[in-house]
Amino acid sequence: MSINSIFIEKLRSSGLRPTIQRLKICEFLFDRKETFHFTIDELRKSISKKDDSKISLATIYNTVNAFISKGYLKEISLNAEKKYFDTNVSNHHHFFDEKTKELIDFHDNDVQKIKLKKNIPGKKIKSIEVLVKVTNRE
Amino acid sequence: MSINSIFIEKLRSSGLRPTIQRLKICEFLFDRKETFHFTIDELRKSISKKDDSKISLATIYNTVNAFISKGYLKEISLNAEKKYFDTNVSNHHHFFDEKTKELIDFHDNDVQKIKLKKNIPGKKIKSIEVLVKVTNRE
DNA sequence: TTACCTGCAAAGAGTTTGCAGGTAG
DNA sequence: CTACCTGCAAACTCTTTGCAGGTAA
Repeated sequence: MSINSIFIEKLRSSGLRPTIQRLKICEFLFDRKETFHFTIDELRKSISKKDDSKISLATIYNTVNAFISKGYLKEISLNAEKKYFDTNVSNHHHFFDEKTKELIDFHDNDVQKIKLKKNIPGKKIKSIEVLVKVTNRE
Repeated sequence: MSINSIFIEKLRSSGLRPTIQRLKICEFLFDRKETFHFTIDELRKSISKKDDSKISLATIYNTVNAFISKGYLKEISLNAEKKYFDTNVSNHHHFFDEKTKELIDFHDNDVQKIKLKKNIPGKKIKSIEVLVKVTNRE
């Protein structure tokens, strides 16, 4: 089974038609070993660099939003400058270099279990995520 | 010493002229017991509600940005929808209800010391913050 | 054939900025 | 008097949306 037919199946199974644009975006995002962090603009540039056919910005936005609502991507809680997305949709943590905008995953078990001593009555916890801001050593 | 002359001093000492607008914003933000979270729009609405003289939106943005660069306010790492600010500039953590947009502080010692088992060569840690997303119990 | 999708351009939301008139020191 | 500040409007950036033509099933 080719990588493409896996994506076709993935899209179909969630009610999304496997168009050329969506398949190209799937390949770009999901056909890799490491998880991938990106902004819309980085994604757009990278795709148009890879093969010079280009996908319109609106379609990229629409597709990323569709993938988020299907649970294939998630947005990272970072800052209000622009949206960052992550192909790793599990609960995990990030290092972020505010200067270089570099973003690095680290997994749930790279942090000692987080124990909250405070609770909020009437609220249920959905996720706990740690953001470690870093700079280059001098 | 009145609360106002404290703010006048605070502004002067950091090279900002104590204008009427800035003093009003100071009073609104810093003359309170609890730390305060806000968006620009909330701040604008609240101020114009309190006394019906209004401060222009540009001045509110400029003042908040000035206060951030002076270290009197900080931006909270949350999401890319809009900027959230915090009068508590120390390292601390937040609960965030994505539905109600409610934001609640919790302090460094409300969480068991966070121990990272992973490190990044060449990078120095500037801050470690935890974001706990919550929902209302059904 | 029909429902869905793409891509353009326009619209929206939030934020920043240029500039003329106003104010603190 | 001079440097700085305010407030307006315009500009900017990022994101969403309406719609006409195109495509998958």
